[in-house]
Amino acid sequence: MIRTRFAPSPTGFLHIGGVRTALFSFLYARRQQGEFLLRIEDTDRERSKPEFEKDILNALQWLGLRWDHDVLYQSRRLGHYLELARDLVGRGLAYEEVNEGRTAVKFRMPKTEIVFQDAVREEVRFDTALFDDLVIIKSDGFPTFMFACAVDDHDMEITHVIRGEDHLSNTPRQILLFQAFGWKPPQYAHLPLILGSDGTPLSKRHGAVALTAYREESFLPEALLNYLALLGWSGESNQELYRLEELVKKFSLKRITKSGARFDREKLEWVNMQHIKNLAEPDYLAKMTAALENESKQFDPEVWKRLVLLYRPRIKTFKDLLNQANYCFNEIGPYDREQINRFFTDERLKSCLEKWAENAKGLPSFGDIAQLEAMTRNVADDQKVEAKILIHPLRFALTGLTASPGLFDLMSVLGKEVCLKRVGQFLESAPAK
RNA sequence: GUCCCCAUCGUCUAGCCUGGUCAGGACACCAGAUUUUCAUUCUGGCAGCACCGGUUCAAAUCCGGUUGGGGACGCCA
Repeated sequence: MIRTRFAPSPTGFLHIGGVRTALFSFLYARRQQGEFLLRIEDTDRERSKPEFEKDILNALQWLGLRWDHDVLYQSRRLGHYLELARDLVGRGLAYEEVNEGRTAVKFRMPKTEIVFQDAVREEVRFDTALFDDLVIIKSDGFPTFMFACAVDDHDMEITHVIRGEDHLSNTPRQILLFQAFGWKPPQYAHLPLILGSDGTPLSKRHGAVALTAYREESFLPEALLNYLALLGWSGESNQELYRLEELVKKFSLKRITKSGARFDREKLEWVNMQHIKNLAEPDYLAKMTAALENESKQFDPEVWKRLVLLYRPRIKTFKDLLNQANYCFNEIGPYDREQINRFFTDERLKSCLEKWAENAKGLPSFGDIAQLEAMTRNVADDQKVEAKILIHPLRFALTGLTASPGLFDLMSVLGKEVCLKRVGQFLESAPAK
């Protein structure tokens, strides 16, 4: 059976690169009906922190990358590593070295050539004569990454190690360790690195690198996974939008790219927008409401639903609604002077708006969109102006913006009271004659 | 510095293995259509095989080199 693993060290929050590594390992295991295991590499006593471990586990769960079996913690297997290290020492393949009174165990580097088939890069070869002896047990009694990783990949019966290209030159050393124990090394697949938008290694200065940042921004987990899958992998068709189950069906190691890929937030946003549009309506409503829990409470459920549906084709993320429809959640500030003056250069506008307000007051409510439209168009007709002469200033009066969803839908969301108030304020802001 | 990996539109990529199809798709951008505006949607457009040499009737594709980018050289992982 195929077995893959994701083996993060809890020395930082789960980042974008880690998510993709986990994703590819998950996809391959699921595709082959194998198992995807999780191992926490907490052998750095100084830097490992429980909150990071918690973050990683939470993040994987949120993403829907479920692992099989129990999580393996390296810090709980210290005795085992020590035992294996002693075995190597006993066979003369490793030795103890005392440095400033502290004893570490080092692996004697065999001088040979290591050739292995990487699933992504094909044949890779290293001359190990260029490598130094390797510390396998640190003087604090903890194993090094190199040692614990090899031992656990064997013990967990991992068949495919899928990890970042930054581990490529660790691989020959780990293969040597496998050989020292007479174990069969797993297959390796080294993924290209994810770079920042400028092509340099991804770091904080490129913006958000922690997964939680995207979660907080209300990106959909499936969209994130979809986008990340596209960074270094492509299917056989031109399809670019995938649900997780589809990725599982179509994933293959052979179609992984060799070169580093730049993270492009704009495309991520586009993918997220597509996923939002593909959500079933009740699902969309539920997720949107959960993402904007506090804001949604300020609205009548029916009105909230109308608002949220209005913005469905326009938002890049759920929380994007807050930016785009700010006028629904907050008072609008003073109107832009220049814009106001432009609208009121048309002499007829003032009387039109006054007439509109008068008619609007007569309406029992703003619940009927068709009625609002008819009423507004009638006012324009009566005043002998084109409808847009009235519509554009009304939009601006109600939103403070020159672009928005349909004006009449919007009126019904804001409600009679708010609309009349804002139109009143707008009229008061009109330049004096 | 030493070793390893990589190189197609601005970006993500297909094509390369098994040379010969106008180098295909997507994001972004531009234009048009639709719309009360914007967004969505639809249509069209711009734009690329890093460079040099070799093999061949023929090279994005095979080989070598150059340049460029990345990674690794920790008692970090």
